[in-house]
Amino acid sequence: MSKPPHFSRAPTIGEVAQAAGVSRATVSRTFSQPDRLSETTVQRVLAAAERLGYVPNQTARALSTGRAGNIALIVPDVANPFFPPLIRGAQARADEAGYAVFLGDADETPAREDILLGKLAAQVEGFVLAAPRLPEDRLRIHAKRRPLVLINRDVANIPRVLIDTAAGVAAAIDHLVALGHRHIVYVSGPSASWSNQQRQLAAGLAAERTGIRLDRIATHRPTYLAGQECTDELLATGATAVVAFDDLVAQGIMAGLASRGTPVPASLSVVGCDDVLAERTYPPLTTIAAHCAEAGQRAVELLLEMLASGAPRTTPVTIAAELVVRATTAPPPRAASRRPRGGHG
Amino acid sequence: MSKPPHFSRAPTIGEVAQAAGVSRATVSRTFSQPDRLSETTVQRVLAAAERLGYVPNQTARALSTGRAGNIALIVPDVANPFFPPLIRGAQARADEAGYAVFLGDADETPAREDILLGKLAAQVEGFVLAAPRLPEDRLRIHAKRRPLVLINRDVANIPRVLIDTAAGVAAAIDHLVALGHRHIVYVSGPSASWSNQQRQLAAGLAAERTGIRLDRIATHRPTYLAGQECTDELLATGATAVVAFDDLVAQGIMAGLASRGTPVPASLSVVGCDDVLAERTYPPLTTIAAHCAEAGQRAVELLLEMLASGAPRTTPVTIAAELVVRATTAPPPRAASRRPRGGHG
DNA sequence: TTGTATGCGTTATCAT
DNA sequence: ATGATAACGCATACAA
Repeated sequence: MSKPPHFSRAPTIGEVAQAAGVSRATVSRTFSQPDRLSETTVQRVLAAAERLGYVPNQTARALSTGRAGNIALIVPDVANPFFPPLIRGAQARADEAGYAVFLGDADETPAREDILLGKLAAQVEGFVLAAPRLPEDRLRIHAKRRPLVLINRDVANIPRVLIDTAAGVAAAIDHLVALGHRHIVYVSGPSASWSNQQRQLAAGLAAERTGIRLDRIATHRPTYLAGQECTDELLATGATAVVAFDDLVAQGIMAGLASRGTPVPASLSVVGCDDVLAERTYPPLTTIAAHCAEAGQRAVELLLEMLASGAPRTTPVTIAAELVVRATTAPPPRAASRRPRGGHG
Repeated sequence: MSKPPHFSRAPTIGEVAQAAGVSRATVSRTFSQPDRLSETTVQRVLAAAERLGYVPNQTARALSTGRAGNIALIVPDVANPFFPPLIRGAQARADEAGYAVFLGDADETPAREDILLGKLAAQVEGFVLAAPRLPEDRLRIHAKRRPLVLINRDVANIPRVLIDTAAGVAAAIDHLVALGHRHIVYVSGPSASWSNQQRQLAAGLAAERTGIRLDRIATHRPTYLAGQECTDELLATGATAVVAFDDLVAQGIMAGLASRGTPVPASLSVVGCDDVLAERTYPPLTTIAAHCAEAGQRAVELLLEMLASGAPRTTPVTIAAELVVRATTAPPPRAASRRPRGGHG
């Protein structure tokens, strides 16, 4: 009850009612359903409200209706370049619909996702969880409480938008094979990540289908540093091309290669994923465009849909991710693993 | 009263009270002032809460106390690499203090800053505005309504944290001069930006002090592309070193130079600013560490301070930004006469 | 079309 | 140390 001092208390609905000579309900309706009221009373109430400087109290309204006009977006790490565009897309769409957005940074920690979900639940009409690491059962519990949309996490019956980078990875392998590569390395991301699982699987299948050799190098975390650090291991495989889990790792690999005097793409071809900083590398990185901004946008749209209909959409929304060929892929070096000589040499 | 269907209601304080065999007041105290309660009851209540999955309803709490428990952070562009670390820092600090944060993306538009300020005001105890472009008078109006902290905008009497990159820029010039450079270019950012004004001024003064020649190239917007596009103009000056407005521009310049076969730092030294992606470039970029995460953190601290004391702090908080020498600066090429025209000594 | 009465979940005041 | 209960400001069944 103790309001902050030094600031004049805002007028309440009651005071406006009294000033306008109507009931509080009428004042309430003036702001929520004016059409249910006579034109004259609406005007009278509005005038009184104006005079007193009345503005509906959002908090009280939220408590009463359960509708806060807010949504929450929770991401594992704001600073990971994958998320800012996604945040931006979500933000923009929410804003269009008149929603304000809470941003939660889970700090890559499932437990923190859980806490944020709990703390924000009351102030929010729904959630968008980007690449959550939370166990499926927890996810389901939260999804029961509040409308909830996942991004890049595939849990049956809970609304989700999935970026189909798998097809892009397959396309990347095909692209490399077409260039003449026969030995490729996939540098993986977190094994718990849905995205990584998809990409790794797709790479394996594509390799099998095209009959080339595919090695795999694991990174603990998908960072620039991790990419840099796996360079030696990568070179040791003797592969002529590498597909990295994401652009960040690819960028690290490129730096590692550069510092070892291995030219890209002359000696080694590099493919990234996500297209979040690919056009800012030198040479410009061949990558898979994940359209993260669109993902954020679509996720919010899904949420708005649920909010309106009350019914969750159980089939995933898929965003196609296509290969973008830039300047880090080329035919393998002549001397290297250029195996059976078909036609051209 | 009509809650959306299909979703389970969150447990209330009353249910926890019943489950724990205490009154609602006791449950309330368990979460707000546990020290006023006996250790045993606290544990008992906590256990019951845990079991039921109870989390205090912030909205109800806000209605009762008048304190929303939220703050808003407004940035010009989430996707600009300068801001994610700042957001992260702010977020973390707010979270520690039990505050949730709204994120507003103003889309580089002053008018949108104004709108966001207005829309969020009701749900928020205070604001942090990062690098706002809003006119000073508007800023003051909003600052009158709600506690408000600025980052990288110097308006008298309104609380602000300023990243002092000026000193860093001076240090950068000194560093280059010490290496033997006598002709440097400053590639500027938006003229309306406080940061750019500081840096440009500092560069000029340092050049004057050391008696070297300083040219200036203007970029419309501080982007990778802008940096890339000014490369020819840069080379045409005949300078042996360049200080860019920020890392993004510097990275663009490095790409532009690379594609023109100009080795860095052998032919041209490059210095960035902010240190937001400097260690991810190749070669690693010499830059000025702005400590943006700390800036976000300090800004929130300032805000919390105001919230607690009720009195705004009128003197700015300054964050020192120091030069970080990495691998893009070196002595100028021997035949330092890369001048297009002869003549200058 | 408008008024009455009640509930939303919590904190704070006053007791005990 | 703990309980009972009145606000907090608004929206909505239910009446009229």
